[in-house]
Amino acid sequence: MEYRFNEIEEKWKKIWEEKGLYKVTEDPANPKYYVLDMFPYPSGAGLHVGHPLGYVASDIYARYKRLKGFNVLHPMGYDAFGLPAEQYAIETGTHPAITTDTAIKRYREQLDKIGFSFDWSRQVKTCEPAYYKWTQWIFLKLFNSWYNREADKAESIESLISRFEKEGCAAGSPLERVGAKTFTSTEWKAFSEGDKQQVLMCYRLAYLSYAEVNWCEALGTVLANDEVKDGKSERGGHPVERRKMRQWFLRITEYSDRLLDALDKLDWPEAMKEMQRNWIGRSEGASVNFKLETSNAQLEVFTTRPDTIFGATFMVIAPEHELVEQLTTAEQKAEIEKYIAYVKSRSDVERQQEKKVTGAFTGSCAINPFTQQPIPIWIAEYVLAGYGTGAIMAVPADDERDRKFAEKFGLPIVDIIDKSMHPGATIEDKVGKMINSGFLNGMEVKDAIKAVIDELEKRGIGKRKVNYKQRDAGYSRQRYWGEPFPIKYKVQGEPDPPFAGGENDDIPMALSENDLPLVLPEVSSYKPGGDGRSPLANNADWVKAGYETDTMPGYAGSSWYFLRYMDANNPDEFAAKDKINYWKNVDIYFGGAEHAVGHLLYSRMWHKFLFDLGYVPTDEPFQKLVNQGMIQGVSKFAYYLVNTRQFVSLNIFKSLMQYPEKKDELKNNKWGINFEKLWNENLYKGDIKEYQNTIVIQDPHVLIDLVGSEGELDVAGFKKWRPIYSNAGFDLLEEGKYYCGSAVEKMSKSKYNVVNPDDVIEKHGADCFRMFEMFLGPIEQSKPWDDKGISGVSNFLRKFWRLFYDDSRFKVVDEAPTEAELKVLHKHIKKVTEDIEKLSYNTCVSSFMIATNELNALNSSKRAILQPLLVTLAPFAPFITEELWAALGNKESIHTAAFPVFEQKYLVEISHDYGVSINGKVRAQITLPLDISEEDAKAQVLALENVMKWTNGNPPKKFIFVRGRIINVVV
RNA sequence: GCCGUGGUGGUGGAACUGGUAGACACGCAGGACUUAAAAUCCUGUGAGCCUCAAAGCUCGUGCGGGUUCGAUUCCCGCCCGCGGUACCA
Repeated sequence: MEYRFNEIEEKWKKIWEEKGLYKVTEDPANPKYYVLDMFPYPSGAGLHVGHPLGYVASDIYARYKRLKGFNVLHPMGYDAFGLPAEQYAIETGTHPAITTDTAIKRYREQLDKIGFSFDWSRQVKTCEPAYYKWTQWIFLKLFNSWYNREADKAESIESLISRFEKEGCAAGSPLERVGAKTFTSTEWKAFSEGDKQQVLMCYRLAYLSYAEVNWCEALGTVLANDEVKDGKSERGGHPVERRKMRQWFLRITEYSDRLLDALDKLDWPEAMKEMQRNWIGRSEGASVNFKLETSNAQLEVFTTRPDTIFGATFMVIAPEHELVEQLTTAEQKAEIEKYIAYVKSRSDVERQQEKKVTGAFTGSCAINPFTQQPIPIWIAEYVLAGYGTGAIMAVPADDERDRKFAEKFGLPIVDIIDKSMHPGATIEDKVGKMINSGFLNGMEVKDAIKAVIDELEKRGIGKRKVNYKQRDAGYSRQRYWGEPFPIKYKVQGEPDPPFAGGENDDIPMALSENDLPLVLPEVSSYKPGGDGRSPLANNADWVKAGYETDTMPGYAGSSWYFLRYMDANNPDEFAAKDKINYWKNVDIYFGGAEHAVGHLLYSRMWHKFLFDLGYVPTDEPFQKLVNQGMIQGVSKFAYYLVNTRQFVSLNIFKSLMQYPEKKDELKNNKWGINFEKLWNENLYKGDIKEYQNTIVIQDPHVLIDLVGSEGELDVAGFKKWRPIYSNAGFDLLEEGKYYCGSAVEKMSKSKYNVVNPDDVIEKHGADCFRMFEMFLGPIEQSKPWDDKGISGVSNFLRKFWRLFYDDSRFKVVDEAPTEAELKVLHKHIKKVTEDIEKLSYNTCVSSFMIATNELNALNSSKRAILQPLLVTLAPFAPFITEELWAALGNKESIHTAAFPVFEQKYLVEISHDYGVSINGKVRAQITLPLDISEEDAKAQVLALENVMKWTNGNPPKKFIFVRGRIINVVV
């Protein structure tokens, strides 16, 4: 009987669906295991072969764990709020919900074809009110919480209020916050409700604040730091500028230390952890207060190198620093104003691209607390207002940027560290002896750092301090297609709520939990609502009711979805406590590396927050993380000469590009082309600077389907596909054929290099598709899609089928297996078990091929061999294994089988290979039993004919055992 | 620049804690079956040398050193690719 994958796949898909085979319930009798994929954003383009790579990998793991007896949670859902659907809505007027729904249906169809074992009854869609009700609910919890630094955890805001009532908030107390006022308990009680709310806003974990944000004019919205790349928006590449707006923020910085420290316990790729560490950017140092020469004010700087204070020959503050005005003297006023105007004129893009050494002198000086020398204070754009205190002490001798600055403006440079003992040492190495540094002289750098901080603290002018690069996360988006905030402001014309503030500083009131969900309303237009407001401002009723018009960012719904899967349909809680306590956290999480500092960081914070409030039993959401690589597309190009609209085949094109240099070589070319003529006719003579010696070539992408395996183009098909080229010339051919160029790029519709999994499945079957994707290479590696090798997997599946079926009959027999067959089986079980655990799926697939070939050679079709073999294949190829499992007479699905365990006795590992080398020159190997003693091994080696030959019949003088295994023989 | 990660045949990729480098697959070459093709099966396939043949030898895991009886694996110094990040004091 023939292996007909199409029929088999149809049949079993239906049966699985009917039986609800992959539905999972909490079962305390069995150990749980939670296998999660990063849920997709359902884009209109559908899936390409790259998307399922991670899903296949996780599905194999989930199926394997099930066969191993675990109760496996393996859900799937959709991250359904997002920009593309909204952009589409702006263009076409179609409601994003409709676009999203269509895309989801298509995704589901494509996913179903691949044979995943998802429990669809737990599906979540972040855009559904039943889901975002709980996103809003968590937001309210964040809003109504503060971070208690003494207990090092989040607590209800009520506990803060009662402490204010009892003790107030004294300067220097653990309750004090930078930028917030201090007060006594009596003062607190006397505050108006509005004043109190304003104070509390400095503590809430979700809070409103004016802050510089990344404003993108083109998108009409604010972007998070990680949505901005090189001064441009990640989506669309539009320019981004800084702008002050009133925004919601999450106080993620309160969690910086915990987010950082817990990384060590996580089983994540080093690169991921490193990215998070860099993002959090913890650095230890000291803050130092410098007295000013002419006033009583102080200038606070942050430095990681307080030991270099004797070399601080000038200070630099950010142009936006609050003291700039006060520090600027009358004489310098004009210059400072000119400089600030210059800085403002520089866009972020310019700042990042050309790093000029610029600055201006304020005219004021600070006093070095140790030398009492005056230090001039400058402003410069290289000091950032947002980091540290926005002011630095510049040490030109030991800081690259400070030195450049000093050199440009003729400021003194004083060496303070003698690094002569450490040639090649960099500043970061923190080595050398202090010189020219008063009481620090002669100390090693590391001792000096400690000594100087002690001294600063003693004198009360500085203290140890830790700084973070990480900022609080912007949480407002001026977009329609997102979660509405469960927040109301003061309403015009209605009586003020008890604590409404001023006109533009209305104090937000949280909705009651009972009012959730606050459903996203319809709007008359999806275009931005003006004044930087979201399209929700286009809904008059919404505005009139005083609701917040911004919506939550894309990461809101994805920061906790893994918890919702635990109890996806619960209307009363985000998930019931007993279910959370059963599933606990995600054991293994598959997803792309691009979410390293976005989703993965926010999720960790939310999870820690919910842990603090006692809603989840673990403080980390994702124990193990696996980054699957990307599958890239191979793009094809056709080249044509712009002047003549003449297409040029690849090799002719290459020759043409090197024409002037290889003039002579190309004279008598195999294509009989007159390159000189071609070159002269097509030399672009316009802008000589740019195009000198170059021919203008356009290289439009070509639909990959039109290109053969050798790169030859279907010219007729191409002309039909791109009518604008229907009259173009195709005369410059190689032996009558046009060959395309190619490049490996990200798969994308616009590059016409997308391979649709549906096509592959149609041709080779889902099992083959799954196995081939795994066979391509290690899952964490990115690689181009190349279906040349797919026949290998396809052949394997047919060979495997033939272990069970002849041309005409089912040939499995119930005879007892031979020793040889058992060895093949158990070697394979061992290999597959170990490799699945290591996620080394490509070598697993190899093991299947080897086992199949070996059994074929043994002409074996014994049930006792094939049945366990089948189970090991089940995670990889669910359809074919289900079919053959049934053919073996099993009534239940193979899903319920137990993964076989290998038996040591069948494994060939009953001996050791001993390497024998003589004086390090000759080497031989003999095989001895595992349990042999050293003496016996020596005797055996001596008996080894070769040894006696090599040593001219003299017995070796000395044997060297390495770990009881390797013998060296010294003559 | 800094951080991370990788570099192995014509190709994708294997190789346990340092122990016969190149598993498995693709491709290619030859053969069997066939009128033929497809499919299937068998053989060979890192480079070079030597031999009628069998056998044997040398070189080979980015480059240069080192440790070791023995290195793709460990150490030192470079080169290149990929990913992240960047006036972060």
